[in-house]
Amino acid sequence: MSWNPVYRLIKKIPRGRVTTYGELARTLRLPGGARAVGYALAACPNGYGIPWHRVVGARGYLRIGEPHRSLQRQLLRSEGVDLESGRIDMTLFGWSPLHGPRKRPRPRSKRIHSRERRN
DNA sequence: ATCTTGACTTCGG
DNA sequence: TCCGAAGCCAAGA
Repeated sequence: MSWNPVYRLIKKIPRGRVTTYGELARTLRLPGGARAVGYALAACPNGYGIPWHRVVGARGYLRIGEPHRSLQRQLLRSEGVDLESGRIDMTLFGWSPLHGPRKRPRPRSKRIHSRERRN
C-alpha cells in the first residue's frame, strides 16, 4: 500500500501545503492522468500516515464528497490552510513535488509601463 | 460489449 | 473570473 508511488509522493507534501491530483499525475507520469490519482486515493488505507487531505483539485477546491469532505476541511484548517473563501489560494498554499512551493505571482501593479527593463 | 460514475483537467465563450 | 462542454481513464453494473 504505502509502497505505491502515489502514496510515497503524497507523504512528501509538507504540513500546511497542498498539491493537486494533476500535479501528482504529471510528476509520476501516470498514463491515467489526474483521475488515476483520484482512484488511488479512493483506495487509500488508513494508518499509514498518508496525508491524503493535502491533495486538492487544480483550482483549489475539495473534490471529495461528504462526509470525508468535512474531515478534509478540518484537517487542513488545523494545519493553517485557509478555506474560508470556499477554495484554497494555490498561490499561497500550493506545493509541487518538483518545484516546491508555488511561486507567488508578483502583485499586478498599475504602473508597469514606466518601469525600465532590467537584466 | 455498452453505459454510468467519479477524490480530474483544460479549453472556449 | 465564472461556467459548461469536452477530453479522459478505470471500475462496476
